[in-house]
Amino acid sequence: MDTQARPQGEPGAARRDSTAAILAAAERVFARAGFHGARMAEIAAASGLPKANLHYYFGTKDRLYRAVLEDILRQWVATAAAWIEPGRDPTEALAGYVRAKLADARRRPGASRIFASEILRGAPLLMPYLTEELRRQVAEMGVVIEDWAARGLIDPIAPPHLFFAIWAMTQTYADFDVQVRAVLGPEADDDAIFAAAEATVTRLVLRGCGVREDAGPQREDRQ
Amino acid sequence: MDTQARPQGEPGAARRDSTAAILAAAERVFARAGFHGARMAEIAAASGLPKANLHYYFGTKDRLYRAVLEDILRQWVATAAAWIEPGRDPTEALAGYVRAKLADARRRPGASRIFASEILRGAPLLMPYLTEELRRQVAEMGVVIEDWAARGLIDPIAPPHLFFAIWAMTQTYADFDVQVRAVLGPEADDDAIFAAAEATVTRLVLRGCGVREDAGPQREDRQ
DNA sequence: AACGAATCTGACCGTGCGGTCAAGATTCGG
DNA sequence: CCGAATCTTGACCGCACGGTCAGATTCGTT
Repeated sequence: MDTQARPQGEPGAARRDSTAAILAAAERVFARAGFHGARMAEIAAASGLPKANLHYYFGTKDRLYRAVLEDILRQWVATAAAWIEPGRDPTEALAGYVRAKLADARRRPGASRIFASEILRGAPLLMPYLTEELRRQVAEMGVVIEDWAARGLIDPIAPPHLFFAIWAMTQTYADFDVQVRAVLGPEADDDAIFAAAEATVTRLVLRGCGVREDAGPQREDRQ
Repeated sequence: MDTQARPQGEPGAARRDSTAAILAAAERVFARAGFHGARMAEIAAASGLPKANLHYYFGTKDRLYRAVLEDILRQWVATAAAWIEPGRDPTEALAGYVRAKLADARRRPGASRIFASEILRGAPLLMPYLTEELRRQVAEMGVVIEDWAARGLIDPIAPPHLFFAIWAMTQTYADFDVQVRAVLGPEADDDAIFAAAEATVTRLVLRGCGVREDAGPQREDRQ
């Protein structure tokens, strides 16, 4: 926009501000249009900087896209697996995990959409992450699940498929929000949607795992 | 390919053969690349016909894409809602619906991916379908669910969100198959994956709804 | 103040791709 | 068997869009 907001910046401030603005704009545009559908000119306009500027900082469209993806994954990985840990009570852990994923879907839907769109393309860039980091993480969390089952806290279940189910159910509220809203009609507001989503998904997961529901989630009032 | 396969065709046979080949090829290419990522030349190559031929039959890329989408929706709608019907037993109906959706995801993953990619784009073309046909269908199926609940056959649940969950869990095996395979590793074959998927999803849905599981699915052996 | 480095920007370029076209080949109706 | 309609092509076009560049402007340092 205009320069007056940065009268005397610390060194490298311009770089930081510009790249942040570009990344934010790129995340929005890539989320709605996908990699191929997104236009560099559109991202430039959305970030309030001239197109040549994007190339100054990121070189090519492909590199900008990778930067966005990495930014997303960084946060993704950081918050994941904080819930499914050995010490926890299964009910609390599973409900907490679902709640965290839903909150993420609501707060940063673009990230989920970019991830989805990348997997739809065959995950050309994410493949290493999927086969290594994610696979290892699922294996670790699977041990926890199986331990709970061995101790009789939940019924035996195929851990990876349980996670596929949880991811699918939660991310659908980010990726397919258009469909959700179309089906629910215009009178459904965000709060109502996500409250009902949390109640439903939590119930399917907890009951599906066969945990005792006595110490269940605080409230499951709204239908 | 070569002409010898059609020595004496009935009228319009060429049109039917060519359009069918083009539609099939287009579905494959659009599924992996999305609308913007797909190249007309690629579809042409995949269909074994020269590019100009696609334009002869479909005019523009956009119209070809619409044709593919309509083809998908036609079959989609036809098979849906055959399961969630008033007369049925909830266990049988829900398990059957899940099984049908999973079979669809396995048999025609491209269709599911194109649908997903279209919704990710904001559903520019599908919006009428979503707000009218699908919305009405969900409302009808919701009545059935609520009727089951009223008769004490299942617990009360928010019907639309139940369907969102079922769609998400089943379609994830088509849309995100790359992720599924990456996480499960190379030793997991199709049969094993879908058997475990069916067992897991069915369990979450049936228990989530609180139906008695006596007459449950035939087998749930494999992990 | 002054000079080099970093940042910014409008104007420009090459090409990949959707779409066209006109001429040739095949099929169809009578 | 002939003329008309349908179908099949390779060659070609225009332009949208990713990327470049050189000159202007601002920043950081002494």
